Amino acid sequence: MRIATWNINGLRARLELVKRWLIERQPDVVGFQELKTLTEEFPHDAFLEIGYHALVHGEKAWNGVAILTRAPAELVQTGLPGETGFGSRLLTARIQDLEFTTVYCPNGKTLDHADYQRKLAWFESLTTHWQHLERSAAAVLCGDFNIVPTPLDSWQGKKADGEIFHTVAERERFSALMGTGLTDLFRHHAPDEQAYSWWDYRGGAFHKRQGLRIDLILGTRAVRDRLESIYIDREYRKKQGDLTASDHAPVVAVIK
DNA sequence: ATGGCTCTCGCGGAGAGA
Repeated sequence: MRIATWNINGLRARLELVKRWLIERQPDVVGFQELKTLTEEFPHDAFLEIGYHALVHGEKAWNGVAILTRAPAELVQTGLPGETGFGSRLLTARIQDLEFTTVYCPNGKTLDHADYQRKLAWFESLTTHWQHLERSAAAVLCGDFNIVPTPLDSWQGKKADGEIFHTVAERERFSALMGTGLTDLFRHHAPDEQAYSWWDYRGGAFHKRQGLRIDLILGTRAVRDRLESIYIDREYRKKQGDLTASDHAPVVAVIK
């Protein structure tokens, strides 16, 4: 079973590239973030034509998450309880024995912005919510976390410590979430590999290998024990003809 | 380095992203 996460930075701007990726990579379950599309304007037909059903939690212009699956999935949760006023950022589906959640975590903007404190609170709500779920089950929590877990996950290494995405407070919230019994599947599979999932559009950051690893697939023990491989799909960070790329690459995990 | 690209809204320029 192939599962994936991808912040696509606008579904309308990315539709043709996303379809190409689905056809080429053939994932079984995918979480998308940053749809920037209303739920009722989601192009279900375009995905059904290539064999994917979608559950959608959209919003006008901003945020928005979706889960695509080969077979129709059961909707479990729409929105993070207690935080629904902070954008459409969480969606959970059940696919056979797998509980699959995708999140678009808040950015926070700057350390002195009100959204930074809201970001920290949002993560606390996420951890509380996650604790209420049945943990012995196979569950995945994937998406754009907007936190760089460790210096190894930043092109600047320790030099970025203290900056937004790299603060002690953010990493404490992330550690608390992981403490509910989750494993960062990429880091589990490649403990020492410096790899990124996001690169700034500007200044040739992608080609200069100046990125951050903020797009993660987290799994419970049951999922971790079934992990076969996981990779960051850098090919789809590249422009393809006249199709522009997202500033994030997809992350794909293969589960036995 | 002080947002150097890209997206959206909506029709001009601004806000947001990370």
